[in-house]
Amino acid sequence: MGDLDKIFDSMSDRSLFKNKQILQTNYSPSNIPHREKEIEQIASILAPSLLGEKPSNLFIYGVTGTGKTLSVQHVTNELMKRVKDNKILRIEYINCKLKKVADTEYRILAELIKKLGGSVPATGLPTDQVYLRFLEILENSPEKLFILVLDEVDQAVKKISDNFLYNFTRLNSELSDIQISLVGISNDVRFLEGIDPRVKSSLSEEELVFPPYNALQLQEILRKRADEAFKSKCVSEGVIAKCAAFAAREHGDARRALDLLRVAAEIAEREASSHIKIKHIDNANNKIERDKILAIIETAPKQFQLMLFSIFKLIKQNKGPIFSGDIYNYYQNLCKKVKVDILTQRRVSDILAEFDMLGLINATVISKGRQGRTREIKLSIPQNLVDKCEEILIDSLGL
DNA sequence: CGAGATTCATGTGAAGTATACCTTTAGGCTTAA
DNA sequence: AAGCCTAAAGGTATACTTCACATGAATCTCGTA
Repeated sequence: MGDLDKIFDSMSDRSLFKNKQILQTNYSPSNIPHREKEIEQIASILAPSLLGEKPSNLFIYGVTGTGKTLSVQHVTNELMKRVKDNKILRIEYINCKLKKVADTEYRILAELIKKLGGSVPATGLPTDQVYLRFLEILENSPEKLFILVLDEVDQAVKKISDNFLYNFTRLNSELSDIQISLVGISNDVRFLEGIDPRVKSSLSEEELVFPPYNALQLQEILRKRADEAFKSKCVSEGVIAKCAAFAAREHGDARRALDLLRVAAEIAEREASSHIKIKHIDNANNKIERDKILAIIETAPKQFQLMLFSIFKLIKQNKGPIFSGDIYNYYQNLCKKVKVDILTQRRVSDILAEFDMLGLINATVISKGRQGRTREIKLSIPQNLVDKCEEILIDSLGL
């Protein structure tokens, strides 16, 4: 047993982290640098709720990792602190992007009802029934105000259609004892452009734009968190700057920067290094990318995997860009071999589009004159990953 | 020779189908008094 | 009579198909110089 003690002890000695939690993406710091102005604005917009008056609907944009969610949560937390058990106000937060949780109108409502203490089945009820149930629960709750935060609404609206937002904004007219305010958060800056003007005017009574952080601001954020998260003096010079630079290149995504730092530290730890060095950042960058891709490939449905396999094989064979028609042919043969139903070209086309969205491939529609039109497809995952990916596919497809 | 029409292989949108689940409802059966 | 089970009716979501039309540059056609 003494031996184990020694191992574990040396482990904790070696650990670079004082508090790893702080670098986790869901950590909410008590102070949010460079967002003071925005937080103040959100606060002043939502402040009437403390007096039981309905605040304006608010709409917030900004690209990923600009602190939108964090700021809103910060303000709502503060609000709830002020309210205490006064029961005039209720705030719920829903992330519309979470697959299988809240990415359809039905599911959002279901999730909402669950949070309010009710329950609905995962499927089956007519949507208007779900609305009714939701209204009923709201009416029976003691609060006078309900603030609904919809994170990543753009995703939901893209999938559903904008009239579900309209439904929400109209809900107030059916409620007598309680009022609803919406706070929408969107990553897509052009989100409101393609939206029904009625919804637009009612939803964005107030608007707020979160600009991306620049490299300097990112550095400051990182440094602050690093100070709390790590034991002292284990971050080498230039590491923070490099993290910030990486993330600044990805349109100022602070979340990305923090991930980078955390993974880099994990790598350094595993290597039993006493410092986080610059090379660890590079490794971390690769690892994050790599893990993301592998996860996608591993969990993809069978048909998707067959498609991917076809793409990989063809790319290897051809050494150049390949075309959707070729992929379809290869895929058909593959299906016959594995005894799987063949999907239509139409569907395959959509699947390819999804791969493009996921960033696995890069597809461009081109016209080859008399040879018709196709998608020209290039792989956009690093070469050194392809073999590993193929391995996974062979494994999970049982080839 | 060059402008305009053709053509090909596929992209893409809309609408429909199949499947898997869900609730509600009503009828028939069992159970216990 | 109350309680329980089951099947039917009526909904939703998802993955996919069918149908029909849109694309856009290489190639063909044909009038013209």
